[in-house]
Amino acid sequence: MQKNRSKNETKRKQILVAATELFTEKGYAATSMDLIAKQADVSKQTVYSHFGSKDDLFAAAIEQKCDSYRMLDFSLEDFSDINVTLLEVAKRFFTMLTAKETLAVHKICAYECKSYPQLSELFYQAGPERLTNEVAHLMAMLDEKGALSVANPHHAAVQFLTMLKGEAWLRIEFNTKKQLTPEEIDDYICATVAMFIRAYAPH
Amino acid sequence: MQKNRSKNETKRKQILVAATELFTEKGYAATSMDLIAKQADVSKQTVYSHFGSKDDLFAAAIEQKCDSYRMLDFSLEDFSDINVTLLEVAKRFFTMLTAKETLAVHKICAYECKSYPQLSELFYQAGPERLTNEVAHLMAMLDEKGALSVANPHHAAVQFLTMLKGEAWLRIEFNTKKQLTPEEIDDYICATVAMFIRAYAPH
DNA sequence: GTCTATATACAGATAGAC
DNA sequence: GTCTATCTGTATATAGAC
Repeated sequence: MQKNRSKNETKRKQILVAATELFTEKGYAATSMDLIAKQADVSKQTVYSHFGSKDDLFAAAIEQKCDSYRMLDFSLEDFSDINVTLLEVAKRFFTMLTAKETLAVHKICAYECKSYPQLSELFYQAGPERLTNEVAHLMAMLDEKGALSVANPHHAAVQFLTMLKGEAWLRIEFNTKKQLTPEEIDDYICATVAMFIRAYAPH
Repeated sequence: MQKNRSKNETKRKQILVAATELFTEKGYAATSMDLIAKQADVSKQTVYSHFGSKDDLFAAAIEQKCDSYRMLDFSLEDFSDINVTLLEVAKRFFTMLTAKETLAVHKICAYECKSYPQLSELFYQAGPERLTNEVAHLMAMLDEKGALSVANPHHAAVQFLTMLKGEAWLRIEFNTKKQLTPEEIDDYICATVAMFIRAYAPH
């Protein structure tokens, strides 16, 4: 029985991995159950016996991805130099944001938010909301230490994070022919951190 | 012949209107040619004789939408008060950005950018790129007049526009249950314009 | 040029053997 | 629990009458 159970879990995992990859890569409609079964190296019936329907499998795949975002930790230790601190946060944020996988989940949640409101809600909470709260917390701390003068930490966090996306993120989102070079991106991020610090410099 | 031609154009337009509405509303895959024909009040064969295939009709619909964005004009006349000027630009931008239709085209272009790269490119140029250039031009002018001190107008424009999207836009994009009230949005926009002016205040 | 009717393909989901 | 084979609906696209 334990052996069967183990085998079940293995196949279930294979299916989930294949489904996640295909859904995020090709989208919901363009991904067929046949293809998922083939890629997971199981029969289609096995897919159905594990997940019931295409809708349920889709939900399971995206939910799992959202859960994985909860693990990410942006907490810092070093607060001696505000410029260094914010630059580090900015770069971590940008790297995470532009990861191929993150972008794919972002897109599919935004696109399917009418059909699957619970999924987009989940993504929003695990991604943007959680991050904003973390950064708002950081802003409040910097205000308390006198490193910055932030009357509204939440506003500041939103401003900081949205600005960082910048042109680079938009170009990736729309897959434009021209893409920014790492140097251009770095320039922009540095300039933006500096601009943010100027705006919230203590009096 | 002129009469026939006229009739053609009328039906063609009906089809295009119906297709645009359905594609942007329901997405590419979920929109069937039968439904388009029904909503346009013509037969399916008429749809095909006018547009050849679903792909071509989709491209025609989105291209037309992108073209319509080129018409939008953000130019201003009054530059006496920098705060008033930027606030006006900010509000116009935000209103346009969160219009249901704009958002729908944005989403579908981002989602289908792998299958239809020419469409997302078109949208990017007609939307984000054009707007950024206009605002960059404005920033350069404000710098020249001494109202602001902007070393890099393009960076400043990107920062200004991306910041304005803020939490409100993300919540609309993901259709979260909680949405920001007009008052909250107004607060954020005012605070953000003020923050921007602080960051680029002349020495 | 426009319609009704049809061909063809493929998707999601199920039946039944092992 | 897993497989092969099949059912059923629906989508794109086309044929042929008017």
